Amino acid sequence: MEATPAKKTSRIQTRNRRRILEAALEVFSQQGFRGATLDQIADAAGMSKPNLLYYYESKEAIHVQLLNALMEKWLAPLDHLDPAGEPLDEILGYVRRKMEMSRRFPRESRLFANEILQGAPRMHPHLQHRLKPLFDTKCALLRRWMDEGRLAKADPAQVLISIWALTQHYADFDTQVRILVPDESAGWRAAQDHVLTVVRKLLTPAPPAPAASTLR
Amino acid sequence: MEATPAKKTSRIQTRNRRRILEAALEVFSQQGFRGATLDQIADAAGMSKPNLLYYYESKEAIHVQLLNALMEKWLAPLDHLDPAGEPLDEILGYVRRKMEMSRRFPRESRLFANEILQGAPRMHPHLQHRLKPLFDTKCALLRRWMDEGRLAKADPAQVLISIWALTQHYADFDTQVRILVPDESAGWRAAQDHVLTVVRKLLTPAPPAPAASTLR
DNA sequence: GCGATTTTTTACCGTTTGGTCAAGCCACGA
DNA sequence: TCGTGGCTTGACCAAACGGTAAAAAATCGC
Repeated sequence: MEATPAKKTSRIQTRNRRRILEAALEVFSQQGFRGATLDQIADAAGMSKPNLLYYYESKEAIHVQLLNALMEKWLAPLDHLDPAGEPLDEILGYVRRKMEMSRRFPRESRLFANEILQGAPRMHPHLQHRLKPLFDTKCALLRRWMDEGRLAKADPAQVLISIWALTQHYADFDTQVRILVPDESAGWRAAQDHVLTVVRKLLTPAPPAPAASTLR
Repeated sequence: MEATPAKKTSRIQTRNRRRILEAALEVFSQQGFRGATLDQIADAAGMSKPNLLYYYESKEAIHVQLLNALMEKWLAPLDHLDPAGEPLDEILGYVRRKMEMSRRFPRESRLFANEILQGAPRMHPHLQHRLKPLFDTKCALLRRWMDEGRLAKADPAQVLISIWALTQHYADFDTQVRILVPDESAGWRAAQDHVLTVVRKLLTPAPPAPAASTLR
């Protein structure tokens, strides 16, 4: 209720903030928090270090800002799992979205990986209060689908975790993957097809079993 | 051919070197290379920083030593894939060994993850000259098994990569997993069973198809 | 017990780091 | 045209960093 608190973000402000976040994402995702330096970020953003600190009060503030934005982006695909849809299609669509994110936003994935690797010192609350509830909701949905026989039975939590493991691996371990599978162009296509196959084989429900044919 | 080059490692030397590596593993795996400090490592090893540098000439030397030892440990399970064994059993055994390693040596896994995340600046040669050939050999083995109809057809490289993704995830993203699946004791059992199921479903070959029953 | 060698410590060095400050620049409205 | 206020910069700082030198302490062979 202050009387017109202040003039809001000017054009130059938004531009520079965006530049800084872009540069910081580049540096943090590759070097981790402590490995990154303000000079590196300022350099990548094309401005001086004091100027950078004019827009963000500290190195940590930049990092936190990135992680906050990341969390929303990261949760979105999972949120789109539609309870009214065809179970297997919904899940395969989710896998496709996650693979797409690994391909298009590998830096975000590595930023996240770095944070978790270090014990999520800054993201722990987010994980507990935003990710966990959503995770539980979707686990319940998966369990319902399984109980209805529309998905093969499995531990829903483990299913989601393995989807994350499979999809994010291609971004986080990109260096290793590139060494082992040097195929540039076809690599992502092969990866996506493979992960989709894995999840399909895992979750495709057994046919309604018309007679006694399963045993031998 | 020097005349009696030097007295070899004394008892106190081996003890202190071991302490240092143990401490460094703890710190590096959690903080990454640049995030770790010599003071932290020295502290964790229970000795002074100069004393630490008496045993290893630099921070990088410690890191390299750890990575070298790690590579051997990491390759061993894959090397044990027996071409003469029953394909599915061999692979499931390999998965079991990898899960066991994630459970017993999460710090090693995270050390590796950190290194790869940062583009493998120190491990790149190792990956290319030790991991890659072994990887290719085992891919060929998998392909042979698939051609013989003893494993379901799939891209062998992607199969190995996804096994790594699934198993290492439980060590590298332990923080996240613990938040989502707080179950302490049963957690690892559930995880192992799940991963084994995923791989089994992926690679179990279709039955010999006695007649025309697959199509409805 | 004693000399020689290995191990440990104290004190220190140059550099890098995150961050500050005061002054300068520049766009823009009056 | 000239202020005025947001934007930018060079110079600087204290702390933390990786690493060194030399002397003290502990250990070992004898």
